Amino acid sequence: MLKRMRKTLSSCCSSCSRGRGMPCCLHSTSLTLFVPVNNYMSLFHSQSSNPTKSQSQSHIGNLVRERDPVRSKPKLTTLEDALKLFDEMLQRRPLPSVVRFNQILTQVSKLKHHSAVISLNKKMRLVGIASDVYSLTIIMNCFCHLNEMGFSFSVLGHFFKLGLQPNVITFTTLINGFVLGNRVAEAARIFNKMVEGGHCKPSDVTYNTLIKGFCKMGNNSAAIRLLRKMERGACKPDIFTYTTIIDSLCKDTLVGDAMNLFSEMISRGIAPNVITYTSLIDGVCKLGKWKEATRLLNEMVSQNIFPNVYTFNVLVDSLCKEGMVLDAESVVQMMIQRDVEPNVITYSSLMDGYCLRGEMDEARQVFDLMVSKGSIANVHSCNILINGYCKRKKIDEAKKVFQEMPCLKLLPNTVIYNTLIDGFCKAGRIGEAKKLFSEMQGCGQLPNVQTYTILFDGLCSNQRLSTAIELLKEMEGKKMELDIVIFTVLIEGLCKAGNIESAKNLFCGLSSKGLHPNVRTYNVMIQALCDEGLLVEAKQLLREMEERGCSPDGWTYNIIIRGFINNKETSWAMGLIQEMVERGFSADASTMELIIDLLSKDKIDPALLPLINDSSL
DNA sequence: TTAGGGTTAG
Repeated sequence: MLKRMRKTLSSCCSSCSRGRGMPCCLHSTSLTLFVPVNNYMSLFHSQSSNPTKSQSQSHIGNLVRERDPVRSKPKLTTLEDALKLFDEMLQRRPLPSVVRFNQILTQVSKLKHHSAVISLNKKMRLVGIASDVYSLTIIMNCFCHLNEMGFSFSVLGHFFKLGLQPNVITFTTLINGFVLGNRVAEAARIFNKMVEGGHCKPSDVTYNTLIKGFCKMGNNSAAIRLLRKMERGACKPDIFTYTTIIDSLCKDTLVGDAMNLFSEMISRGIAPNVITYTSLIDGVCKLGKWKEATRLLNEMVSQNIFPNVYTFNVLVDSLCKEGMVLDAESVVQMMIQRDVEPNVITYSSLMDGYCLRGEMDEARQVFDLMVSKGSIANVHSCNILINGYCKRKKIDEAKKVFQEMPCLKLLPNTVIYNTLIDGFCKAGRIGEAKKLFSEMQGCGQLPNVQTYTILFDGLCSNQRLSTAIELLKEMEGKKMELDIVIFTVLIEGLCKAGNIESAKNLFCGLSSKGLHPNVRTYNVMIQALCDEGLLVEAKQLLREMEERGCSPDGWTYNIIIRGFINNKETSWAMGLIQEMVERGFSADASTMELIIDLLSKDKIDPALLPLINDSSL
């Protein structure tokens, strides 16, 4: 659910960093001028400064050739064109109608220049063009997209002030605004008021908007309840309604439920499209059900619904994540044969697949192929390759990709620097990591909390604890929020430096800082306790983490089992092996080595071995 | 002759 929300979180305008609902300087200016202009003034203005037609047309210049853009419906592709036309319209006398201006606002809004729409509307009102229901709805929609719901509501006030009646589109716009800001409860409240009020009933768009909101929050049951309500009422569910819910169910791995809804949709006479199939294929692929994916592919093609670049990318990505890169390559061949052009996502998935397998030459070849296909490489695709090299300790190769980025007209961002700094730290080349840390700031790429954590970890792991503490002070000086991740790194650093008492004190003091240890924090502490031979305390901590709602993971069990075996507590270790397997985790290579060693010395019950093998297969 | 939603991939 969080992943979905993160993907869709919309930021406020880039010119300010204030929180949601807090008006920023830019928008408050827009709002103060958001008042109707005196009608007499506008009449006077338009009469007194009315230029002749020929004067007015000379301003339009090249725009006027065959059709007058002021009089015909504009088709604008850039903000610049829109602003130009808007200014031309303001010169016209008599002034064009509000309808013409609304058309421009719509186009600019579609180009996602929402702040610009608000400024244009302000100008309109300054020359005396009164807003109508359409313009107010456009403005409201723009405030919604800027995540300025306070201002969006204030537009509602203007409706009443101007004697205008908000309609179903106005309320749907508001509902969508709350959905965009992940405030679905408030969206649902408006919806319910519409239903209860009776005079402004929700439309199919209203239903679909709220359903999308519920799905975004992972509330599939609420989405389905609304679908059922649609079936009973006048607004019947359509392809969007079903596909939105099917996609959401698939994302939650509820593929069975998604398939049932899919059948239901077809039985109601609604034909699926490529998007419905892509969502389903994504769902089955993520569960590794390749046969089912193939069946769905064949089914869609038999109905003349052809897979597109999204569909193929779903297949390529899933295969790569499962390590089946050669199969993924075959899919890419298939898409090329079908005239579907692989894009940066296709190549990135392939590179990621090769990187996971440590096949770096192949990953590099894919990168070069992508670059040779034109300039489709982006910063993210570079990061995949850089990260792949770093993880395999091929830091010089990683640096080479980094140096190639300017030739590809790509500017390395904070993520790229973080990856490289981590690579240098892990390779023990702290000096170069620190150099990059300064370099990025010189290039205007500000280090974030992750950057500091990476460097801090590097310093701790390379026995530079005092420099690390200085870095921590720098973070505090910059008022950066010190989270559990950085404290875990510090605890680990103290443990590795043999200062376990300080580590324990820091661990115990976490709650006073309002922080909760995560599974990694516990693992670090358990590892340290085992290393010190403090096995009773280690086992106590294992139980304690569970009581505090933090479930141990595979790492926790492997750490503690190794600790017990190394400290010759074989029978305790055996009990924990059983517990680990029962919970669906398995022994990793180094734990397995210890177990096999014990077996060879006849110190472990051989009955446990198949148990471990089965789970690790 | 103008306004809202519209679903899929790293």
